[in-house]
Amino acid sequence: MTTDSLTKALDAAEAHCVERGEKLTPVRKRVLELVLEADGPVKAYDLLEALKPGPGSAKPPTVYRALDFLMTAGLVHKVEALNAFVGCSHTHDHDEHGGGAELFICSDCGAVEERHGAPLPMNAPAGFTIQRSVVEHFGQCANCHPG
Amino acid sequence: MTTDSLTKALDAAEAHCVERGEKLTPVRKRVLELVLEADGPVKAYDLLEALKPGPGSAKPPTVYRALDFLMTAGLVHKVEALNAFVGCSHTHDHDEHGGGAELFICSDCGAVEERHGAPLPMNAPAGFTIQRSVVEHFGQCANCHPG
DNA sequence: AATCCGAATGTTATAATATCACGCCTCAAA
DNA sequence: TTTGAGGCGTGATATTATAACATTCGGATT
Ligand SMILES: [Zn+2]
Ligand SMILES: [Zn+2]
Ligand SMILES: [Zn+2]
Ligand SMILES: [Zn+2]
Repeated sequence: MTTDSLTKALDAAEAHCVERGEKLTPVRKRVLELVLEADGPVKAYDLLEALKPGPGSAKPPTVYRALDFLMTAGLVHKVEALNAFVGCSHTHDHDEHGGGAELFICSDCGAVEERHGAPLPMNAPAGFTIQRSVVEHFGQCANCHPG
Repeated sequence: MTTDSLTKALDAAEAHCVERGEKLTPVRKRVLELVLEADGPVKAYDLLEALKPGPGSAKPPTVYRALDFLMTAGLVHKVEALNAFVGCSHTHDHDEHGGGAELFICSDCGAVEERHGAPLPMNAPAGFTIQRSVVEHFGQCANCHPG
């Protein structure tokens, strides 16, 4: 991600929060910036390290609170199978398509693609009502194919 | 799960391992039994507790080793979003359908249904090769609907 | 201005999840 | 008998996440 598009993404995120009546505070903005800067899914404790060049602040609750806020705001997603976090790459409402994002994660280079609208399976058990779906695919992206 | 069907499941699991040239040792069998007995997804440290009525054995590696074995053998699946484990409810090869199981987990009663047959996304990024998929749906099963 | 309130953050501690490293035992092949 | 691999016991440690309480800060109310 270029410096320029990063700035734009942060501005857009700030606007998104304001629309929702919430605040993208400095800590939250910094955490989002770190997530967006990262090449791939990023770990909470790596964020924690990155947050404390100064001696003081930055204990685990700081980063987990920021991540919770960003996830609720739809700006960041958790990769459950990795215990790691990725920046959201799009702007529309996540609930529009009946649930969660679908993530494609390259195990070689860490690239993450987010898709939506997953034609969610017609083979659900009878009468099962889906509230939340976790869909994560791991493999190789087009750039990382051996062949 | 009835005592009877539990016994049958354990016998089948043992046969499955033997076919693969592996051994369902007492520890592994006991862990599988505990997972199968549970009402829903079960945590590693709950298994650990259940394993040590006697003072001695049962440290974390014991249960994690058994779980790794059982997962590799396809007898148990991990629910990534819960850091918990469920018994596999079927016998055929998990790779037949192009990858992982699809889990439907009732947030109210813990019931887990496992389905297969690759809901596989037609909207994968171009050139992306999927090696492993994690698909977990959370919601209410037919028995737990308020309405 | 003074007060109050609630959200956000700081801070300490601890819980919950998972792995490493080493050594011993057993069983079977050579 | 020697040897080697797999399985397991054990102690320590790494990693991930939350609980609980104090403090700060900005805006609303008086
Ligand atoms: Zn998203
Ligand atoms: Zn790649
Ligand atoms: Zn299965
Ligand atoms: Zn239910």
